[in-house]
Amino acid sequence: MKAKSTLLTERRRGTAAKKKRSADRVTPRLPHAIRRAQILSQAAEFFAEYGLTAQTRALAEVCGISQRLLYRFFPNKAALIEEVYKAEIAGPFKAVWFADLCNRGRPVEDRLNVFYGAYYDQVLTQRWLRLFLYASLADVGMAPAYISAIITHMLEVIVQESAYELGLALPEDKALGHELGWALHGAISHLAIRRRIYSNTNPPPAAAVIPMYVRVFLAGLQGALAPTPK
Amino acid sequence: MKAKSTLLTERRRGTAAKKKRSADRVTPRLPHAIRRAQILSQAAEFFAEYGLTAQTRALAEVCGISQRLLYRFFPNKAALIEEVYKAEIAGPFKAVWFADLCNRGRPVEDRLNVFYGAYYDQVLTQRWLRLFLYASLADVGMAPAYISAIITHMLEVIVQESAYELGLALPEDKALGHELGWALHGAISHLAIRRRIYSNTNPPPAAAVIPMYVRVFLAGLQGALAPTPK
DNA sequence: CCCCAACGTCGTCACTTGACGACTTATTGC
DNA sequence: GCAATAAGTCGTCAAGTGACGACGTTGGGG
Repeated sequence: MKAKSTLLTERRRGTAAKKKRSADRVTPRLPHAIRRAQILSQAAEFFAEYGLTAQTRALAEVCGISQRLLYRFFPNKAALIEEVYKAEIAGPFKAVWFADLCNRGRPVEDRLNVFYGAYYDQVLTQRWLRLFLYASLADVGMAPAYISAIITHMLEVIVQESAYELGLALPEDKALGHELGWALHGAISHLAIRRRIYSNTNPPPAAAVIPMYVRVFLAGLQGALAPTPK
Repeated sequence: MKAKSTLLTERRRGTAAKKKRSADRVTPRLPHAIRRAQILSQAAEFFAEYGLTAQTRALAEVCGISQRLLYRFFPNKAALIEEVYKAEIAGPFKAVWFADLCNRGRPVEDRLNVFYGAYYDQVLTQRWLRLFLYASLADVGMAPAYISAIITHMLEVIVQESAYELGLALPEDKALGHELGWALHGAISHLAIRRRIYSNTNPPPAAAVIPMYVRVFLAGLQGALAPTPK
């Protein structure tokens, strides 16, 4: 993440680059779908870095195309951002699979370690976090229902599996059960935010911290919940 | 948090308001310091809501003054934001006092409940969170050292007090001890983010969730750390 | 071979936006 | 009262900005 110096003015850095195009590097012609995909990919990176208010001209520049071309693919900036959001925020969640979380052949601690190791690496990336935070702050009401449904389900599985293995009774109130799951999920999400949004100098590696959180969480459940009545 | 509809274009809503000024409500004249304070206060609310890229004209409008007047108090927008940051982000931390955290006359669970109850209500406000996130995303490198020093100290106290009361040995690695504290601190911070940034429909009240997290944390320490050698 | 449809750019419009010189108006000390 | 001083506004400049009509360019099918 480069220092954005002014950033409030958000000056484009094109001034120096001039337009040496047409001389040294003509834009290669690509079929519609390819170019569109390329734009979406770069747009994700771009908006994650500079925020959703960053300019289309600067985006076009990093894509190596004219600004006008963006409007051949998306009717306006908002639609472009919407597509980016769908692909980059909602998308990664499809990859998350819970199958292994329910595999009672392995200790729940292992399952959680593996799951959150992957979740931290594959979902809570810097790009994902930045886009998600920018979108949340702008309260673009984009598909929160979809994501929150998945997470809720995830938390339910995690809490149930943990309670099952430890022989513990979950709270009556289902919502309170979710909040219990959030104790771990929130700690790990916040770990990702600390590491990837706030700049943290030389911290212990996440691979060491996550298992610690899992241990504390499981031991915490054991100490804080009553055993299964039987 | 009102829906910001377009937001990407961030159109000012002044269009309808017209300039009925000078007829119905002349700006009262205020001494320099007063007006300055008033601007800072409104600016905090304003930038927290619309982000650091929001326009000075719109800010002036909510302040009920001309845009030009802003420049009598601050040389430029960046300086204004800097002042807001100092007052609203760094400021609240001065109020946080650790005295009670070290009061061994009371159980550490009580101390943590009280402390984090107050922290959640007084520091992790919506305004604070939004400003902090906007500033972090923009990686305005503003005074992170100051805040992170305070938090580090806070975590140290919390972990030490907890370990002391429970008769537990902390990890050799000091940084790992901090991460342990972050398990609770992060869970609560993330709770605040969920409640106040992401919109969460009808969740259990924080006053019920925080003590639960504290319980899980303390029980977790007990289960995850070795007892004091001696 | 050639032509036309898809790919891509130029230039521009209307509006925004940070910044500020020049000006007007209210207090206040004498 | 009355000037000096501070509070406040008007209007404008220059650089952005989203959007788009009109125009160039290229490659593959008839």
